[in-house]
Amino acid sequence: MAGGGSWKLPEPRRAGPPFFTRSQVASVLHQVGVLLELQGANPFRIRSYANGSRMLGSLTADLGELVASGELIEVKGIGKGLAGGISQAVEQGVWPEDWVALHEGTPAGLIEMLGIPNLGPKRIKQLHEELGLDDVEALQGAAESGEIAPLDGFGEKSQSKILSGIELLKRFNARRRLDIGMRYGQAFEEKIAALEGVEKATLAGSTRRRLETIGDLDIVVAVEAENHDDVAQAILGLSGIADVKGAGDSKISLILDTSLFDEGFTLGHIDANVLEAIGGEAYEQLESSGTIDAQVRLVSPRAFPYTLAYFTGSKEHNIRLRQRAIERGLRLNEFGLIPEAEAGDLKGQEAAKFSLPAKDEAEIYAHLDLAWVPPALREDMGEVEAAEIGGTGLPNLVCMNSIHGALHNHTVLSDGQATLEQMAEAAIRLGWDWLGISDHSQSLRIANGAIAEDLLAQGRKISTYNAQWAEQGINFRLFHGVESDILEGGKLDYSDEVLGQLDHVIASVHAITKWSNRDEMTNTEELIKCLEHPATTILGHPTGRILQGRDGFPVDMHAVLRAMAELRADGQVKFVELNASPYRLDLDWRLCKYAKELAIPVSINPDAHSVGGLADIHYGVEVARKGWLSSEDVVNYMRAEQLGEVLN
DNA sequence: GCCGTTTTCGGCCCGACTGTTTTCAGTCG
Repeated sequence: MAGGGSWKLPEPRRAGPPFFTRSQVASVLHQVGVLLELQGANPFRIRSYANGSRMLGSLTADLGELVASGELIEVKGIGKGLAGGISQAVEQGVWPEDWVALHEGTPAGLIEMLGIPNLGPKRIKQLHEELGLDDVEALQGAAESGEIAPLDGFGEKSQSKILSGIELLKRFNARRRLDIGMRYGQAFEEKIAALEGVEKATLAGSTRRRLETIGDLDIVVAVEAENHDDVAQAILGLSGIADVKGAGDSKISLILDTSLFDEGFTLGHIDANVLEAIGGEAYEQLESSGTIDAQVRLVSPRAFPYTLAYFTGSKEHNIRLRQRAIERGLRLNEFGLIPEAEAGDLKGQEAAKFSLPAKDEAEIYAHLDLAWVPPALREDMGEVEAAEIGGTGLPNLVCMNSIHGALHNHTVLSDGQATLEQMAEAAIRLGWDWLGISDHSQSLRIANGAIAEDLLAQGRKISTYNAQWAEQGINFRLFHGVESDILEGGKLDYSDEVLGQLDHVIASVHAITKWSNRDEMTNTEELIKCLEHPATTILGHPTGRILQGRDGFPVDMHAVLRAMAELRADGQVKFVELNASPYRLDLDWRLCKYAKELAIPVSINPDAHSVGGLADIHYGVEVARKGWLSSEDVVNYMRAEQLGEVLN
């Protein structure tokens, strides 16, 4: 769930029902859940709001229709109470009183405090009630002047942990992007795996699940009991460790810094407007002196698959697996899968002696009558049902080998750093069959957008190269397109005559401020209007979000995708972009599955502004996998000939 | 607040670590 956004209840924007969209209601439920936590409400009641929000978020049916037909209550996780509140809001435009009271009665600063590590709702509540602390600034002041340590249940350590937690929150908003997590995680995993006595070391957690942002790193290490202490010592002696936060028998908590990278740490080229959104040069400074938290778990080789599965998560996926275990008279935890009848009252590792054996994760899933679920899919978004023996089956996920090219890339004609020739050579070196060139359009002055004349000249150059490659028997071709800004009223940036000469047109929103300040309905309608233009082939970075920088503009992406599906049914070529830049990863993976259901091909695009930028495609593939996409679902799998025919 | 082939009450996933305690609560994953 995106943080930072408004915690006000949305106002109804229309004259008649439905007054609110599905995404608005889902986000309100999430907020109510968090606010209830801060009130110290029943934890199970809190969970039902969180569940309700998640269920609504993954729902593809139209919420207005569900409410009108009374089917809302049929949705699993939505009972009488939630359905009543949701229906009232959707039909009458009025939020339930208790939800309003929660929003009005909770200072926004308390929500912000939840972002501080090791500080949860109970203690925030206590701090608020006993010291009257309303926001992070006040909390910091109180901690600095020593007012917190004397409180019941607090102490000197808690007080200083709060201060360092605040610092972390301010530095990184407490979460990091996937690319940062993968770089640190894979480097540390390799170092641990190379230690003597280590049987296996595997990166787990949200990084293994390829979530777009991650909290901290989890690394599970298999080691025999007799080597346990030596390995633990060896890990503590590795380079890259800035601080040791704690070390128990099974868990070591560390802070890593960039000295982990033997070859140094650089960010590479960042697109100018992206850089601006995440804090400009200050961000680059921050990241190069950055740190990341890591937990290392040492376990026996026998327990390793269970611990790996457990710490890969997600929490929701684990809960589903445990429920399946319970139905089968088994107890599932990080040590094993234990028959209740044999373990009796034994706990933890003692009980684990009775565990069913599993040499890898696949055997754990098999014990629960499931096929192995790829980590990226473990979000309780339908993967458990699909993995059931006799279920619909899990998708055969796309991989890097499926990629034969990508359509959205820039050159020096607009704001790219490499020439057309350099980009083509780089694509050939990657083993690609084709590459799409799509520089910025003329209105986007800040990115040196190309005037029609220059754009068409680029097209003639591309035709010449294509002819040469064909003559020489080289299996490579360029597609000539443009990334057209979406102008007022959903218009494209060139005349139809110019657009007609291009292979593909990527329509993207760049006037982010304007779109962010408009309501969801208007944005949705304008996007659809632009897509209805016959020349538009691809919707580029659909919401304009910059991870850790800014939220996307409000838009009902489900409705946009449905409109695209209808246009496709009429025979028009419409793809949706999954922008592979690790700063964007937009289309969100949660929507990829919906695009797939609607049979809209997803175009994974590095949006490369340099030769090196093409490599970002890798993050797009990871996220596409998370979104259930197989090779057949992505444009990049097509061979040049087939793509040429489709675009024609 | 949700749920039900133990169905309208009484459950709701489970364990480690930390810091505060003297048997445990809060937080995290």
